[in-house]
Amino acid sequence: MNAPVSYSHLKPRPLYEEVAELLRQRIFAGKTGDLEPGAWIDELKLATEYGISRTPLREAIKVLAAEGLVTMKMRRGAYVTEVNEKDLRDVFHLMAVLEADAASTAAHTATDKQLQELDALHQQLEKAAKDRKDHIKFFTLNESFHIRLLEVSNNKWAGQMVADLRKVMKLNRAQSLLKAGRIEESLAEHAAIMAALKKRDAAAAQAAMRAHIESGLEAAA
Amino acid sequence: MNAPVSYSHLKPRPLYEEVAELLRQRIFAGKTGDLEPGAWIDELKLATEYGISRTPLREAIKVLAAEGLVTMKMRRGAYVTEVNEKDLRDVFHLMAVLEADAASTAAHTATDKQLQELDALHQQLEKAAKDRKDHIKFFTLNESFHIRLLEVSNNKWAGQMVADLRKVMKLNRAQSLLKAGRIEESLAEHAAIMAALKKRDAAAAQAAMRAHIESGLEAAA
DNA sequence: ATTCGTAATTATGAATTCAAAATTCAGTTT
DNA sequence: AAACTGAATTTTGAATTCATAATTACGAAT
Repeated sequence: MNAPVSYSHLKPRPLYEEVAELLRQRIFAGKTGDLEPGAWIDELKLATEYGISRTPLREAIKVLAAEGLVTMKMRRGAYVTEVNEKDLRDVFHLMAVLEADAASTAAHTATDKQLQELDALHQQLEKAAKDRKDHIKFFTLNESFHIRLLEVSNNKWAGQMVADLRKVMKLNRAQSLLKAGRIEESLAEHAAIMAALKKRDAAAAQAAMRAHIESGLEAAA
Repeated sequence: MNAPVSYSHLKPRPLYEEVAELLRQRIFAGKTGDLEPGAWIDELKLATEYGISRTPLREAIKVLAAEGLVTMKMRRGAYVTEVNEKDLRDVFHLMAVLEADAASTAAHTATDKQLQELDALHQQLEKAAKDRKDHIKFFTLNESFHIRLLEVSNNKWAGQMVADLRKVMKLNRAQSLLKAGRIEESLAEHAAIMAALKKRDAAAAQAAMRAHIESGLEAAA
């Protein structure tokens, strides 16, 4: 019989992914930390800071570049991407198109169990909204709802794309997504989406999701 | 006055991008060359072959991984992505959704000059179709038409996404896209798209593009 | 002969080293 | 004082080296 050994040292994922996640956090922190949009990424400084070599750090930077979070300039290093007004509109528009399509698909293909799951998430959202506090929790749950719907629509490529778009979106004005007044509005829109899904009305679900995300843009811009 | 010097030695882009492009070609070659779907990517062999070190080669592989062309397995290296039937359907569906939306947008926003450009491409396509030979040319022009329309719709994020999807699509059955009979059908569909664009009818352009890409799936599957 | 265990080999992940380009800084000239 | 030149420094891009995990090969035991 084997003694109970710890497997925690078995790094579950490569260092560069670990580092990529750390960098993402710092980038999303925005003007709070360093690494605000437009900032130059000092490879040596960061590698030293994390106690690693430049190699995995550069690999992490390339991952972020593929996601659109950083922009590489030939022979001048990497910079945190700056998104302007139009970029933001374009990203929102694409999210609206992709998520609306996902909602439409889900209305057709979701199992009753999956709809119940989504409904449970929606309930939690309403609860979190009632307990005024905890904006973070509302934001997290909201994201879960959208991600779960994408999963239910069962197109991994769409899921990946929306995830990347969401990251770019977070580069700027992430906080305005849950401005005071928006919470009630957002809840009502979610309710409309859920209602359409339960009625298995694909067109309605699609329209409701589109409206939901587009009103999110208005709040952000 | 300066003498006319050659700037060709000024490498316009980094080595890892150069290598990424070479690898893409080999992957798209499919069963013709090595690097067919599912194949393990031998870093050492390829680096030696190209006369470079593993470092830029690994960077190139990470770029391809972000595009979905290769899949990384922890501690077991990189493999050329295998796409199954469902993956292919999902990718086509997304291309349909994204390009249809682009067509809809273009119907609203394209300048007359841009519509003329698209029409010129379409004319070239018809010409290439008449001169039976030259399937490659037809394929290239067809791609140009779609890419140009995306550019006209003026959403760089959508352009990037569709470009990535197109790469994944090319992993398998790329050739079936221009099977004999499909060429005439495809031309007629393009004509419908152009007609809708010229009439500035967004809904019709959207529907025509969706139908076009979905019939492309039928041909491929 | 098959299976289990261990040694040798191979390949990956990461650190280090090296070369070349870009930037900064100092010094000189106008 | 401003602008130009060229050396020193910094920083990127790439090669090489090193450590460890995974695979294979080999041999012993059942």
